[in-house]
Amino acid sequence: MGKNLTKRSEDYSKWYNELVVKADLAENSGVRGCMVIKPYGFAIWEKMQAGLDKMFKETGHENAYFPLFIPKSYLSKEASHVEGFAKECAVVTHYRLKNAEDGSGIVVDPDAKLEEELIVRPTSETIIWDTYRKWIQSYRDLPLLINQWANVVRWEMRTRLFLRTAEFLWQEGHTAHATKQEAIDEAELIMNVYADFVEGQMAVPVIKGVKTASERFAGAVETYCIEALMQDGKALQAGTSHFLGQNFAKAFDVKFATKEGKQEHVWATSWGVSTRLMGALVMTHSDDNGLVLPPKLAPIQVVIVPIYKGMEQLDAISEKVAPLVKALRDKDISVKFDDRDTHKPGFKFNEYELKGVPVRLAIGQRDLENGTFEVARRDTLTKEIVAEADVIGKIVSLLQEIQANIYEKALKYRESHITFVDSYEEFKNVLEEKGGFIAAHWDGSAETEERIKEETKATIRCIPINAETEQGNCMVTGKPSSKRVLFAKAY
RNA sequence: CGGGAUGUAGCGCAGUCCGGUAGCGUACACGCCUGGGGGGCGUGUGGUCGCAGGUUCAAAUCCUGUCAUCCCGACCA
Repeated sequence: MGKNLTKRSEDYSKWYNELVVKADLAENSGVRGCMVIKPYGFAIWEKMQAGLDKMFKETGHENAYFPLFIPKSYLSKEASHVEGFAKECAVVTHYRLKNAEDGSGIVVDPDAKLEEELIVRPTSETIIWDTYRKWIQSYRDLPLLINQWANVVRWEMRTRLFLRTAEFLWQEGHTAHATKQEAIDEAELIMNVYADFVEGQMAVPVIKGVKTASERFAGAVETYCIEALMQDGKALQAGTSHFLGQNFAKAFDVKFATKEGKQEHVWATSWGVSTRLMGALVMTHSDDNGLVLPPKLAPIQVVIVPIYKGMEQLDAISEKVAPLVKALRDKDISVKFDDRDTHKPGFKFNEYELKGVPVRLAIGQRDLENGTFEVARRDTLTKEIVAEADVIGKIVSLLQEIQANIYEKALKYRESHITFVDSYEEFKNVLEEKGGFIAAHWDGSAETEERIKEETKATIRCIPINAETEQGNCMVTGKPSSKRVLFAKAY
């Protein structure tokens, strides 16, 4: 089992890369830093999209689509925004190719230089706010609650499948509000939507918090985030929701008339989650045998593997399985009956384990005679024999159990990897020997934060929303602090 | 952009030092046997050895250049 997969304990990073490729989620492409998302991986992403999209709509948001290209001048309108993204932008400078005169192939036509270069969006605030200026005149036009599903490009130096790719898929919400409080409420609402989705559907526990000034989104006044912990003790930022203040409204001159007839700049938020969530999903639950998927997001929830000699036996099994498949589908459970004669049962067992299918049924001659199925669950790798009459009930309850169990398991791991420390020495020890989140006092200064990052590579992942007030002293400088913040090494 | 390495069959690699016309595993195709945890045997398909020059009777191998990728740094909502 899992013979061909590197073990997590040997090389976690290698395990992850191999798993993503071998489970058919994605692979590297001919384009540096860009991945191909394969059908199985994309099916999971589609389920995530569907779940999130529903939640966005339930909270009053609508989808729209804005251009891939952003005129260079737009990007520079919000000073800190451009500073944050300038170093990783792909730029379109020409619009035409031609045959090289020396016959060496196709070259960029120097005569087709763009007057103003176009940036391939690293995020869409600027193009969207340029548009919002035209859409918003009155308080009656607010709030404006828009989301888009899109791809963006950030020219990252070092990429990894799903976790950091040069091009990635995401959704980005961009909202405009009449008051500061309304915008803050929106940013917090979305943080909670994200947390509900990630915990409820992905079964990945997260910590809600706000970012420190230095970790904030370029152009934001406040960045809310959800942070997850991976099995190797490193943190992964799973989603962010930004309160943008009036920064973009001012940069793009988006004003509205209040009830009183005064002109005011609107208040903004933006928020996003990306295909990076796929990485979080893989790294949170999977094991040395392959993927472990939460039933709510598994493209195949139940697989049925026939065990037979000769076509007569397969026919008998197929006949037995057909009504079961239909009954499960009627309950909206996705089932695959794998009657391929080209692979043996043992091969299929391993394959579906690798791909993280939550529940596997096997049925052979023995079961036909006894009126049973062998039911195996992916999370615990245990099997049991279940009577035909009970099998549907068993599957339904197993799917719920697995969803709950993998969440509990991940939560337990995370809870046991939040360590409270009060000295810098202890901090370094825990960071090196145990990993995970470290809750410590910090004096609130960017200098101290920077120093810790340089010396230990750990960053402040967030100031937890629910952190209790507790008088203490910064572990580095000894200055007073009123609550603990969470440090970790991060992806 | 600095330091290191690698480009040979779809994938993973050997062969390079010491030049002689390309091999192993796997995958793929076909046949038979097999079938309750990645099966066995046999036959077969598939490669301008990253690219461009050069040396040589002869280059995967030696020389020069070039491109790409990976790793370590720097960088990174």
